Amino acid sequence: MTLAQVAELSGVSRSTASRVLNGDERVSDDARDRVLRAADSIGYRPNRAARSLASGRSSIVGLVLPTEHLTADPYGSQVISGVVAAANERDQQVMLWLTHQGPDETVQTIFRNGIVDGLIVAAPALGDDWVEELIDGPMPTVLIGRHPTRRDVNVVDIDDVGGARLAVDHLVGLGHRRIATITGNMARPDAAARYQGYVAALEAHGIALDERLVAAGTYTPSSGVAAMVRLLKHRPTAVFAANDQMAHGAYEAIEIAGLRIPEDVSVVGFDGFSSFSEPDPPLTTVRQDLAAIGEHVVDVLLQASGSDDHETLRVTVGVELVERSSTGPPATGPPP
Amino acid sequence: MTLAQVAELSGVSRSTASRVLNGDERVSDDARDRVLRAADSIGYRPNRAARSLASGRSSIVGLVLPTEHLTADPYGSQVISGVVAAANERDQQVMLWLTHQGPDETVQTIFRNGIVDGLIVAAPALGDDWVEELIDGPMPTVLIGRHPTRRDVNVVDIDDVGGARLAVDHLVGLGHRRIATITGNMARPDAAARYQGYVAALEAHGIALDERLVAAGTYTPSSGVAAMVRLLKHRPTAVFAANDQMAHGAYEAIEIAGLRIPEDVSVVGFDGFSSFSEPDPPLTTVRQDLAAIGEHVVDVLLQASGSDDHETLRVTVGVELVERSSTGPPATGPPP
DNA sequence: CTGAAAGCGCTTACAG
DNA sequence: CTGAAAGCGCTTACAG
Repeated sequence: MTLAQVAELSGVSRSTASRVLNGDERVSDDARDRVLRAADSIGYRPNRAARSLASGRSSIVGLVLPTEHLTADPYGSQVISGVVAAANERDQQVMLWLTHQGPDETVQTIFRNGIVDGLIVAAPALGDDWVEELIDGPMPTVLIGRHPTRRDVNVVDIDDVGGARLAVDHLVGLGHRRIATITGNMARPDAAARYQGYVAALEAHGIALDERLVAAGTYTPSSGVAAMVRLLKHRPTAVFAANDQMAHGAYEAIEIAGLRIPEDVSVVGFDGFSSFSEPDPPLTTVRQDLAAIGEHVVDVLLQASGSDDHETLRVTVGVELVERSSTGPPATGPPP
Repeated sequence: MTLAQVAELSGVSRSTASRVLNGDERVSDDARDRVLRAADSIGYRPNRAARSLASGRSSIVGLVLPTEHLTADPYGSQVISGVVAAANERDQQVMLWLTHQGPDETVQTIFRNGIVDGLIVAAPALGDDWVEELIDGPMPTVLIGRHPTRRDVNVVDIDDVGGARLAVDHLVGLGHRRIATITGNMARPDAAARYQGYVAALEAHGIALDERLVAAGTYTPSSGVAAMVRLLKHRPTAVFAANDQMAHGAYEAIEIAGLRIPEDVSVVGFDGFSSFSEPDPPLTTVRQDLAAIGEHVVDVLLQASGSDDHETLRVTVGVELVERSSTGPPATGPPP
């Protein structure tokens, strides 16, 4: 079942058959018709290896994901789903790598199997040297989420700062002034940016930053519990958690303290994708659209591997506030 | 950076260089040494497309997963992690497909891009016609989980029946007699098998099956809540949920009813992998080892695509009971 | 618009 | 143990 057979059956050369099958314009309608019909009749499926060898392109994109984002939080699932959907829509296949072997091994595996046209690397963090190796490797690379230090990399990220401001604006609009935050690990650029947005929003509203209302977590539910326990000592009326998982943890701490959501404490999260169980009450959160991110990241990669000018591409995807029932006015009302 | 360059640099033919790089025994130590050294010195990375075209094997395995298992429950994450880890250890790469485009489209995409040596298909359910198409397609296929009807397929599954029996045995051992169950969707073979194990275990202990203590769910947390609400009317002292997510739902229903776990109702789940938040109290459950499943499934696939006898392969992976704090003796003690 | 031809970078009988 | 040679199934300037 080769191109030669299709060509013979339709009475054209392999060149012409190849052109038809690749959507080349410079073919007569008649020839196109016959080739398509022939290919269809014998159920022709091109040999991708041969195509790849001859053309130098595989139509395969690599996706590299730190294993912990797949097994310890819901982020990886969403990234994978978004990237695979977008890639397939664009006639690209996805080869997946996780960092389970240890980062160095993984990088070697990826390089040794250099069949992909380009690489998508999700959630780079400070100290991830393997990310740098991939960036400086032989194939075009796009990151999902800003690199902590380097600016010469193709990136698709979300508006973390703006999202945090949305969250705080919402709380201030409800009358809150004592607004706490649970941050993520500051080695992650997104966590740092969300904190930065929190600080900026407070300042914009003329609310002084109170360091006792800032507690650091690590994006896990239990870190959210611990952080919230500490914060509650300083009587916030609302808390902005830098991700939904820590918000869920905060729920637990608030419940343990015998307080109610949102009557005693309002809670806002960040992320807005399913973690397989809906908290009670439903969480107000800042939603990032990982389907849109997947589309942009594939587009950027195709663009980067299609042209030879090495200009750095950057796309920032907007976020939106989803109001649900975990936020309301403070019990005491706004101060005068 | 081609094989020819490596050959020239080390003073052997391309044939010999190729043999060395592919681990062929029939090469002198001297030649091997020189080739390896040369390859290393120029950082040679073989062109996979060329290798694949010449050899007819790509060392790429396809993994096909219903999208809902990635976005709606934690199963897909675990499967992906297990398969990718096992594949990479065996020098195979993983190409991932989800059924998001609609099953038919996905099948076409997979067949059109026939570069993979074989296919791993996860969690087939009754009515998934696309699974049949893949099975009957041109490449070797292995399922994770039994096919509901066909027996002529390579399969790696777990001992669902035995696992359910472990769960019920454990409860009976604690003194329970009124043991309810929340089943999954019976169109799924694993759900049917877990129910079958429940029935068999009751019978083995001489406990009559009480249909009022059987409620159907769909593996989602909320279906677990609804099922448990119904079951509580009939005063079970323990419940076996066919997966952990429904067990978490059962927690909620039990809590709403003002009952305690395990004092009033013991709960056992099934699956034992993280759903990103630990329930309180920690759940006693039957653990399936998806890392082991990943290893077996890749091994079976390599075996199936390596030999030409079309004998059907089948592996069943054992499960284990993990005792935590959601189970204890019934408050009233065992009946006389 | 079309075809003959070269070439992509490997692997693998075959003969020695 | 080794090498010359054929061949894997495509794509793509090139010439017409």
